[in-house]
Amino acid sequence: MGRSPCCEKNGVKKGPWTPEEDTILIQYIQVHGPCNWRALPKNAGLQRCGKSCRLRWTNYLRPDIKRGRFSFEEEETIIQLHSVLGNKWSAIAARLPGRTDNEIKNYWNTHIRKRLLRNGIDPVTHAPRLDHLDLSSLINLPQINLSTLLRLQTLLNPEALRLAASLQENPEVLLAKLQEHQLFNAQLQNQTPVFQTNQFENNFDQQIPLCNPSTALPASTTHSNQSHLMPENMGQFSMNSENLSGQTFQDNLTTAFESAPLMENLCYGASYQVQNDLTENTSFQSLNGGSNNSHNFSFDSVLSTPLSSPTPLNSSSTYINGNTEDERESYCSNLLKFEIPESLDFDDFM
DNA sequence: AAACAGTGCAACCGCTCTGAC
DNA sequence: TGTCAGAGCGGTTGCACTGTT
Repeated sequence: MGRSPCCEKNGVKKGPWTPEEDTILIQYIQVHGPCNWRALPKNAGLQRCGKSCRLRWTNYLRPDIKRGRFSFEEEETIIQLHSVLGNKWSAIAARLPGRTDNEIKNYWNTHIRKRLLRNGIDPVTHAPRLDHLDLSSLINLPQINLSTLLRLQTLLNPEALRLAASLQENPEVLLAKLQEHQLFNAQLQNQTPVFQTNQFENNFDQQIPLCNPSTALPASTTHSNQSHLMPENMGQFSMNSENLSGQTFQDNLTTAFESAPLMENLCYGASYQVQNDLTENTSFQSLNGGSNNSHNFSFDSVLSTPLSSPTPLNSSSTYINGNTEDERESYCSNLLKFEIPESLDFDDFM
């Protein structure tokens, strides 16, 4: 037969623990230690099952339990650990002294998860959710043709992916840029030869190893220890002839956007230099021709700037460890929002 | 002021996994 | 190898509290 239940159901009290029960449990454990939970209720004179006693002790009565709301540092730690460990609440709790797995799980489900969702971050993958940036509809727009899309593929650079993800907040900017760029493209086509497929492929394969996170970034691109956050499925992007099919590209692009790990981790001082030399040695030369136009922008400032109140590009975000939910919400909302600095030239990415 | 809805959290349930015996 | 206890997990429930109408 199956295993016996952890306790007899009859005569076992359920529901909130009374102070008297807590006292009995604490006193018993102080004498005998937290062991043999099944026998504990009987020996201690509690009308509870062993599992209930264990949970009550581990989640509430343990002397090293830290009560009270989570600090910002704890919240930050939870988010970061969750991005690595997933729902391993006990593993997360092991790195947060005084916090229990149940407490962290509850806090995640009632606060952090909702906050991430509100800010367009998938709480499971920690990637931005671009649901409301419907790329398929964008791609189907009559003013965007395949030529434009092929140029868009330069966005498959991980840095550019992040940039593109940020456009979820401001898709009309992308559209305007695409339209603007298409006009330029029409002029350009009269001056530059059309790429052969293999030439196109070789140039990408050899000079823009965009798809492999470990090689995607040129030496001139600083990437403050965030490369491990790249999604594995970015590796799906290889510039072969199949990708020249609009539909395939559309699928890949959508996948890339959905999987781009624009994690909140990027907010913590990750400073990015996206330089034109990423593309200047390729067949897709920077359209403005500037090879030294290094755009230094900090995601710290970019991500922390509310859309409603643009701030200077390099304004640093300061966080005041607010005690109120509003303050924390305010910070985290800003933390998870993205803004394209006005000075950021899209042409460098297209 | 009362009714109602929303929220947060402690606690529980059912299940799986692991290690000891 | 099978059984058992402990631990861990995801999901859920119940209740108190708070905000809104």
